[in-house]
Amino acid sequence: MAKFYLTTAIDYVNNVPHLGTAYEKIAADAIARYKRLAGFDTRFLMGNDEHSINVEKAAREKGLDPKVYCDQMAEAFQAVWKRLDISYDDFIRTTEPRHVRGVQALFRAFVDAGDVYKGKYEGFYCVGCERFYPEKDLVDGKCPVHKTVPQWLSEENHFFKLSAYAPRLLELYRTHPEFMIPETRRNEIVNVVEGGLEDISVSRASVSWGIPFPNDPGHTVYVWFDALINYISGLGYPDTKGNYSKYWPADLHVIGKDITRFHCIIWPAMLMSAKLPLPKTVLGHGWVQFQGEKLSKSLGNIVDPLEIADRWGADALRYYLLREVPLTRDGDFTWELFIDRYNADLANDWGNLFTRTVSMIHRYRGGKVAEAAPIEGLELVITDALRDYGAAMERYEIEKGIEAAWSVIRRANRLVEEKAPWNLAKDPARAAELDALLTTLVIALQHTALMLYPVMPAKAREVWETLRLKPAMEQVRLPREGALLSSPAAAEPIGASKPLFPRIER
RNA sequence: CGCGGGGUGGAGCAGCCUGGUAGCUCGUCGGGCUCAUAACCCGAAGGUCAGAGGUUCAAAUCCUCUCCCCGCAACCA
Repeated sequence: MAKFYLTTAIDYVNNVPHLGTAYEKIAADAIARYKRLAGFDTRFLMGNDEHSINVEKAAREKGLDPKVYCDQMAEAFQAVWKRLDISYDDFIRTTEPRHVRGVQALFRAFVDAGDVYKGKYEGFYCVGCERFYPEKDLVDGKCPVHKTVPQWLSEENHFFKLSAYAPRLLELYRTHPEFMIPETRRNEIVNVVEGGLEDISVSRASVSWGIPFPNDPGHTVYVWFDALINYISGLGYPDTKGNYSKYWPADLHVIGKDITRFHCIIWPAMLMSAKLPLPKTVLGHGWVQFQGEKLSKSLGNIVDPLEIADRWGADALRYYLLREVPLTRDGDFTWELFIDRYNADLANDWGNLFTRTVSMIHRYRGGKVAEAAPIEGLELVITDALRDYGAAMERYEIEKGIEAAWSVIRRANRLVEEKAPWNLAKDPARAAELDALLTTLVIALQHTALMLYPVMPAKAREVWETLRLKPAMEQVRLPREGALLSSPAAAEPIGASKPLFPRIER
């Protein structure tokens, strides 16, 4: 069985997840669920990034030991992901022994490759920002943020020979255009690398909350080097048996567009140094704004995704984000648009198709779905939709996959008007026609539930179970091209009709 | 010349790579239906595709220039 390994970025734990963080996980989850439907042996890794001075600081501000603080945050994060139905298979924390072991093993590989050397790291350091500034970024010799004179710091550090990998990286981008999507971000990275790479400092003497640097206990591993390695330590690296051999290299890293440089330059260079296979694709997604403004702490508009999920359901939030915000672009969340989409698409289209169908089967047929072939070319509509859906999802164009499912929903709703079952029901001679129509509607619902399961797992399951479809939702696989799922006819009566998405009155 | 994204009927978008009668959703207006969550279905109005020039038999689509909006350099996916 073909495998598919995907990851999201691991999250810094200085704040609880907000809408943007949730967007990334929801998108990755939809892809993971789609891959499972498509029959891949799928592994989906997420996690938390727990080192760095910022985390230590956040912990101290709360008067907590960093480890205790990270434990609490790990619980908080996972509670949010569970609530949003994120189906990760594993959750890695960078303070776990398995990760520390992986990081140290990989560093030994860098050393063996001759890519690590000791050098001097010096520059203007702003105490307020806790970071170095290049001279050109200073304003009148002062920190642009704190307007204070930075101190000249000089620190003995370990460096990684990133510069040596520029030619091989460019070769990678050239021969594997799919390594970085979307294309615009790929071009950006190519420009950066063509402009030349500098070696980077990979240890810190001043940071204690981190992974001890191999053979130099006075230093800790620079947090980015630490973080990236989660993608393989989460598979058990350096153990090359088990999950690592089964799933590495990753098929997809889903990350935010701000960290593409780490994933498309540094990460492959690290793997090249250690002579490990490279990930297939890095997808740098855009931002979700809220009411037209960037989510930011300073603007105070950090949106808690749970607020939306608690009011209208995780599936509605998932649908909105995946439908409205293509992975390749920035998008916006507004309450107005959310309510519009919810009512128009979920309540009126899909939800209504569901309730009217279930209700008619009860009213006209005592709840029994008859054995019948789909009518009026609906079979063709569905197989076309499945084909478009698969093609879109393979390209991670989830909004287009959703669109494909809607082509079936719209056609089915129209079919009800055309066939006027309320008239067929009055004429016993046309009983077969009515059966054919009702079964066709169930077939349409069956396939839309299938296609929408990655986007709205809970609601898809509700449709599935109400219609008494077999096998269980989680066991279903996409039918091969041109084929439909098995007949929805069942001996037992279907469940009661109840609104799938109650309308939001405004 | 810092980098990048974008400007398409009232709103939000697709189409642009691989030129050939401008498409979708919402909204508005008119009609139909009654199974359904006042939901569904049909029809209509509404666009000089930011502007100018160029290439071409033909440009929203390719090229050049101009204008405007928005991100990134400051926590943040």
